[in-house]
This record gives sequence, C-alpha cells and structure tokens, in this order.
Amino acid sequence: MARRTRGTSAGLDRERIAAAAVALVDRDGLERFGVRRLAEELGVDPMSIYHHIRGKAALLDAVSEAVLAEVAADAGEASSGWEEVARRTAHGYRDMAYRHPKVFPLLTTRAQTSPVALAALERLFAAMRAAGLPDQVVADAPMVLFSFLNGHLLARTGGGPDGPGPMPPLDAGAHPTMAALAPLLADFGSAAEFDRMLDVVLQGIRDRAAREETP
Amino acid sequence: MARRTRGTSAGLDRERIAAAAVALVDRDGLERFGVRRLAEELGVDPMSIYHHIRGKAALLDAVSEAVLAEVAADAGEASSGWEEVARRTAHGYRDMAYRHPKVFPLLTTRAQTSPVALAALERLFAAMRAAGLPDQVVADAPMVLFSFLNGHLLARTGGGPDGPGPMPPLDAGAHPTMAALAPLLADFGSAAEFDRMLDVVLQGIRDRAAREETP
DNA sequence: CCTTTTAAATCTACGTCGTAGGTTTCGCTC
DNA sequence: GAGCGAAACCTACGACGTAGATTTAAAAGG
Repeated sequence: MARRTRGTSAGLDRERIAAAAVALVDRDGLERFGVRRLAEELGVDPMSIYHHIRGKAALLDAVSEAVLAEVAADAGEASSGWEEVARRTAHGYRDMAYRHPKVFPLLTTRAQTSPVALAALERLFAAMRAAGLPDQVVADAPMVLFSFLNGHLLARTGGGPDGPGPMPPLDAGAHPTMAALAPLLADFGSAAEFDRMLDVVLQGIRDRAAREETP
Repeated sequence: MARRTRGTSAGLDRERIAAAAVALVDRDGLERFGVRRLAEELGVDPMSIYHHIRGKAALLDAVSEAVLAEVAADAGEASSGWEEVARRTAHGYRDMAYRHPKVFPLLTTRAQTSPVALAALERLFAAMRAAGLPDQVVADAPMVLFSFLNGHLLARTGGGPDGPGPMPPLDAGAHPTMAALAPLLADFGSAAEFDRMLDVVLQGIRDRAAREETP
C-alpha cells in the first residue's frame, strides 16, 4: 500500500491501463468496474488515470478495443474461399467472447469503427466479392453474420454479472413442444451447437447468392 | 412538488412503477436512469419504490418485462405456416425495439424466461414442428432467429446513449471493397434492409430443413 | 551546474447514486 | 377508540465519476 510521492512516474500509459482494465472486468464484471477500483488495482490515485484516458466512457472504449485486437491475429492464408474466411472469423470471434465473457457485451453495444474491426470486415467483404457473389448479398452477408454472432454470444456468455444462469424448469403442460425438444436444447453453449447454427446462417447466404445470380 | 405526508397512499404499485420507468428510460436513456430520478418522476420518495420492487436490478427486470409484453399482443391466426409465424414474430419484435430503442439492450442481456417470452418461443417451435421440420432444425431455428434479431436490432438502435451515430468516413484506400459497396450499405436501418436480412436467415433454416429431411 | 519548464501524479472536494435502518402516519378491524 | 399492519417518508453511509488546484521529479536551456 506504499503510496508514491507526487511527481514520480508510475509507468502508466494507455496500453497498461487498458490491460489492467480488461483483467479487472474479466475478474469482477462490468457492474463492479470503475475508475477507483481500477486505480487501486494499479496502485495509483484514481485521478492519475485521467491523464491518459479522458473518462470512464473512453476507458470502456479502450477495453473493447483491446479485446478486439486479440481476434485479429489469426487471419489465416488469403487463398481460401469466402466460407472458410467467414468460418475462421466467426471462430476467432467466438473464442475471444468466451475468453472475456464479461467484456463481450461492450462490443455489441458500441459501434465498432476501430481499425482492426474494419480490417476484419474488409477481409470478409473482399473474399465474398472475389467469389463472385452478387453485390447486394455481399453487402448484407457480413452484417447478418455479425448480428447473429453478437446475439448468439451475448446469450451464451450471459451478458449479465453471473453468466447465463441455469435454465429454469419449464412447464411441460404450457409448453409441450419445448418440453418434447428438451433433449435437443440441452447442448446450450457447446461448440457443436455453435457450428450448427453458424452453418444455418452460412447456408442462407449461399442460397441467397445462388438465387440472385440466376433470377 | 407538494410532498405527501407520511402514511397517505401514493397509489404506487408494480405496474405503475414499471410504466413510469419505461417512459423514463425512453426519454433519458439507461445511463441516466436511476431510482432517485424515477421517484422524482412519480412525485414520491425514493425509498417508497422499494416497498414494491426489491432494488434497481428488479426494476430493470420489470422494465424489460413491460416492453416484452407489448409484442405478445399481435400473434395472428394460428393457421399460418411457420415462415409466416416467424416473420410476424420478427416484425413485432422489431417494432417494439424501435419503439423503445433505449430499453432494448436490456432484453439482450437478461435471460428471457418470462411467460410472454416463453409463449412466443413455444408458438415458433410448435409451428415449425407442425410443418414437419426435422427436430434438430426445429430446436435450433428459433435460437438462430432471435440471436440474429437481438444482434441486428442492437446495432440499429445503437444500444448506447445516443443512437447508432453517423457512419464515419471510411478510408477508400485501406478498404476498397467496402468503399465500392458503400451505396448498398447506405440503407442502414431501413425496413427493406431488415426484410432482406431476415430472409437470409429464414432461407438458411428452410434449406437446412430440406437437407436433413433427405439425408 | 544551476535555473526554468513541463508533465505526471496526487489531494481535495462536490454532487449523485443505491440502499440499510428507523420513524411516522393512515385506514382497517375488533 | 385501541391496536395493528402496511405504506410512505427521513436520515445516513459508503462508493462513484470527475473538476480544479497542488506538488514534485525529471527534462530542457543557459
């Protein structure tokens, strides 16, 4: 708890702060996150942080940018078809979400205009266009894909402070179809479920493309 | 500003509180929402609210339940095919999201286990099963649909305090494909865009069903 | 080597928040 | 009309985000 005297450097910079913030959100969740707690974690006065980051909102921007940067690394070779690119992007994104479930909701709420996000989008658009898909399909598909990914991962990671929570026992009388399908609904959050649902979306894109090419 | 004397009824109950809370979030956004502000809106002491609702979290639960209830009304006749049911459900859900853009993020974060949410899900499951879709497809499809809806509507309504924000001017040099498609990306948030993307998802479900029926 | 500048970090303080605990008052039943 | 339960209020506490002023070590200039 040895407090530094004024003026001595604490070695703070945007990067170190962002890394500590990610770790703090990972541990305690978004609700408990705050400037003061982060400062204590860094062994620093709360106001010191403001010399590197404008305020809490900018702090959360830095957090989401930091976790997004993790996903950009494994882009894979460029010589793949658009489906391979889409699948790799989706898997990388999912892995990141599971690595930082408490951070993930931030990404779905804030508009993603950081360079890494735009680069990933551009890769997807380019791969689809190179494959000869109709322009309207190319324009729509990545948005559909990321909408699905955000919605799905938000549900699986739970968004809230304590994960998805156990499925409550459903009333078989009131919901007979759901009750009958219960065994199939049980692999909630599994890798197999993710791939199945991702395939549905990709299938829709593929089919839509085939339909618009020959009208 | 006339404060009531202690003991006299203020006519508070869960329903009235929830309605005022929805109106307050609609007006000022989630960030500015709080127990004290809500109390002032109701002309009431903050602590009075706690006699009807456990705390802020329960208050937000009531808010999301209230807006979800709006969508249950227009279910439509039961004699429709599953696609019609899915489309009507999606449109009703979207209309609700646009009616309460500041509330919507709540729905994507909290697990939806309220009776109205389960009833809507059951309708979808039942319609698909009645149409003879394979069980695995029936089990997955509503989840895929709502994942897409949540992700898409979250992006369109902006989630944050001030809407989606204008698209920043993108660097045509760094992102040539996106720049080329810019005209097609311009109808962000339009009804036509929603229907196009919804069709992609439904197409995927349809195709997946056809593929699994005849293996 | 001494002075001046500059930037980093700290300290103080204000208004707001969620809510625990205690108190007051109304309307009801005996 | 005495007693009681419920509804509302009052007070208070700790935590929050952050504006503004202050301190101090290190860099720059002579």
